Amino acid sequence: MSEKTRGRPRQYDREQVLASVLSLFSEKGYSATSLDDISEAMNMSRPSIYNAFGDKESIYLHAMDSFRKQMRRAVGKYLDSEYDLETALINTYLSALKVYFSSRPAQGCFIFCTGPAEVINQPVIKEKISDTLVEVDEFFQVLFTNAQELGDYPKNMNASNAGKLAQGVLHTIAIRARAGESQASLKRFIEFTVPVLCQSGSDGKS
Amino acid sequence: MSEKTRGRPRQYDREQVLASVLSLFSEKGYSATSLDDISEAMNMSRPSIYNAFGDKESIYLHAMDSFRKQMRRAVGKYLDSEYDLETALINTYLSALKVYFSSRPAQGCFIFCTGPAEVINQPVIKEKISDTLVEVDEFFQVLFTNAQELGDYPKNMNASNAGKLAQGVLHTIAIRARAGESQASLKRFIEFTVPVLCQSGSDGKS
DNA sequence: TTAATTTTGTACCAGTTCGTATAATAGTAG
DNA sequence: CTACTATTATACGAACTGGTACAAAATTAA
Repeated sequence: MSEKTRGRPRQYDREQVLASVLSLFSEKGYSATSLDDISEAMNMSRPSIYNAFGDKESIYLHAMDSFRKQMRRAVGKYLDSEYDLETALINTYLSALKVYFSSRPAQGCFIFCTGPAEVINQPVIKEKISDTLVEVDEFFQVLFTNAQELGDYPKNMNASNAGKLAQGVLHTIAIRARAGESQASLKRFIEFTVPVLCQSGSDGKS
Repeated sequence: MSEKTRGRPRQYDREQVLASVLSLFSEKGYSATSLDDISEAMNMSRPSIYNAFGDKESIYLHAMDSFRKQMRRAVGKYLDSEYDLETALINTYLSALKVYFSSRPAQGCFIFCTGPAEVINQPVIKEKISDTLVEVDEFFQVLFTNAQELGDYPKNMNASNAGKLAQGVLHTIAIRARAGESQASLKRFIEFTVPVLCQSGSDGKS
């Protein structure tokens, strides 16, 4: 790794400062976060930040990418066909919940809780959010099409829309977590919801 | 109406300027909107605004109330029992969609697209959002319990969680509209989703 | 008219905003 | 050592921020 490059060596770790700024943006949102805040959180001077990540919008976009990576690491494995549909969905939601509640107070999904506010006047952020929606839709769609092939989900159902609904559950959980709803309550909600999504009969215990 | 009051008469119409500032906040979000923006949109001087609505946070809260009123007017009628569950749900979602797409570009739900970003550092906004979640949950819950009494929805299902899922559909539609997804696409999504929510068999045409 | 009351318009404040010009620093290459 | 390169630190500036003091304006009450 440690390739020798010319010039003064960096004093910051890229992943680490990205995690810091992600946490900061997640708390305050894009517009309410100042470069002074960012500078302090990253422990980097303003020019260094600009040199490394560009302007404020660009820093935010990097934070979005960082968050997406984090989520992929958390739920990517449920694409493996060793999990049946219900298990994959439940595990995905519970993993997301863990991220959404990973700081106090719970901050929900960084992207879908802080991003949409900026969308109208920041086309690049809009693009990135739209891109994220597509990726997550496809993630869930794969779960449903796989299940269809295994006979675990009706073949006459539209897997694309099923995937969108499944992501919708993620959105509402994210918002509710950030608004103060308890993790226990959201777990009960997930247990109710997954069978509905799977069309696996009206069990409806909870 | 026109009660004679002492002092210089107002030059603004309360509902009208609230509509203006709602539109403004909906576009830019809370933090990115300045008092100068607000002053221009309302066509009122800063001191007049402060006198009428209080500080910036308070103006935002008034805008939230205004939006909630608008939504109640749009969908309140579907609580009447003359509508069956599926019809009530579909109509509710389509009415919401109309609001979400009422300006170009579509801005989705003012509250759930611009509010969550501010929640962590603005307890009053958090409270108001939480309050809105409860109200909308209860709206949908009533639809499901009414349907249960009429035999249109399985009695062993938890109407409270069903209502939460139904609101979740609203959240994802709001975000997607703001991110640029087309109204037609979201209508197809709604047509797919409502039967799933209603547990009314895997029809699954679309 | 005169006093009282309410809204409006001007002007201002101290603090903050994002971004950058400039120079110092710390390393490699020859 | 000297040149070269990349990062860091200091400091600044012009624009904007939310909020308010003050006085002028427009009405009612007496």
